[in-house]
Amino acid sequence: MTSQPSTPRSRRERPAKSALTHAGIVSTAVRLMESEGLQRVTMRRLAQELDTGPASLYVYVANTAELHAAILEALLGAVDLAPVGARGDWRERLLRVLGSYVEVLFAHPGLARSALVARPSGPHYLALVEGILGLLHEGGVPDAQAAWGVDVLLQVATATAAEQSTRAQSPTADDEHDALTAVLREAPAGVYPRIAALGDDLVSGTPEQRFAWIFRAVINGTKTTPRETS
Amino acid sequence: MTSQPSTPRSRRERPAKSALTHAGIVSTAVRLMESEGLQRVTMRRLAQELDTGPASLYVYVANTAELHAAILEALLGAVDLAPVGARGDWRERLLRVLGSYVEVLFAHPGLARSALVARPSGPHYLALVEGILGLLHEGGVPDAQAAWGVDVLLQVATATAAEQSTRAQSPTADDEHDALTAVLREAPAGVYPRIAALGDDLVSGTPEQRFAWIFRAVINGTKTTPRETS
DNA sequence: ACCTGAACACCGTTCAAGT
DNA sequence: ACCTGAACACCGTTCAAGT
Repeated sequence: MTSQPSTPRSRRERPAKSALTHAGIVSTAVRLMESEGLQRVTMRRLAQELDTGPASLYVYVANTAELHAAILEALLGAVDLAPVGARGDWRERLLRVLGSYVEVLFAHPGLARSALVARPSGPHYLALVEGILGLLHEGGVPDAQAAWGVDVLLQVATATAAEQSTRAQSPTADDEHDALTAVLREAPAGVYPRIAALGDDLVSGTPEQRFAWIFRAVINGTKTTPRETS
Repeated sequence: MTSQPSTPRSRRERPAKSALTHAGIVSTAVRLMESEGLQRVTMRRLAQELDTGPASLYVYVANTAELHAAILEALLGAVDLAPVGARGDWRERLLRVLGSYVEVLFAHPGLARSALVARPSGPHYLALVEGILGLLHEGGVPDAQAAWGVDVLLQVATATAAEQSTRAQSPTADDEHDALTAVLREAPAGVYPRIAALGDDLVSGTPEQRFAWIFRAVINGTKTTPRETS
């Protein structure tokens, strides 16, 4: 935030206006997201940050979705693929990798939702896929099942993070969740016997407890479900 | 589209401007979505359709997300909860219910994506939850696992539909998918040994085949994974 | 080749004012 | 109570024109 003595006449308190590049745009976008949230990372707002007009960005980025995917790819560098305390079996370590992924998404509201739509395809994403495949292999999961299972695991992790972060983000979303909870609790037993029978169990547990069970269930299903139908 | 003889001086070829109600707004929204797609169901466009200003809608609908959730709830009436040819076991019937749900979402691009964020809580949604719980109960899935499993099943079904319909909708999304496919195929074996080992298997199968396996895997995981950690 | 001004065609949401 | 005109504060994307 201090002015640069080497460029005395810069009009703004910004690093000298660097040439526009894909990398420069993405790193500015990440900074902007960190400070103002993904919802402010628009082509117009980002262009303003880079001291140019929105049209200039289209030379490097095809559209807003691609921009958001590039941000996610950059953030994925923070996923811990080999947790230090990882002395448990493969299942335990896989749980931690997925947990680390969810944490990264959860730390940036909005990112998970965009990740459900536009998946990245950079080296960090590949490393995450490779890490998961390695653990499934170590666990003796047949290749064909691991190949499809990695997708499900990432999908569930992403969707779970999206749901949680949407709720954490907006008080309206929280109200909606409370409404759903109330509706489930009050469902008449005559029309909805199973909902009534399960009662609070449908909405029980902390997010962490639900995460842990969900991941274990999907990992188990992946390991035990053959690809060919019997 | 014909003029109404009983209301000779109506200025437009619309059914007489009915009083604004929640139900009327939602049914107009559904019609609008069916004809122009969810992306056109905006507060402004919908108000125009109802011959009023956008501000008027806020008396009945809190925001755009809630409007989209109400549309989904209405559409959920089309889910087949007791497939006619359903003579298979509980697993087979559950697969069909989930398949019907995916079809409904898939028929309306954009809806699945919004469903990941704003879940409805009306009678159609409850009936779907009840139907799934009933089948899990029939299959001997312990209550505690069924209670959490229903959420995972719906989440996976929704996320799967969202991914597919995003791709079917926009050619850009399809390009991105091709890009990811190419990246996976070309991943160097030195850095990504498991990705290289699995090769085309990572992206193999039709959407239907992947759906079928994914649902079976999640159903199996739900049935076999106890809620308490060992 | 790269960059951009200006325009096109939209958005959600609020609020003071009307009936 | 219900409805609305008008405004506030934005959007994505394109394209002809400039350097």
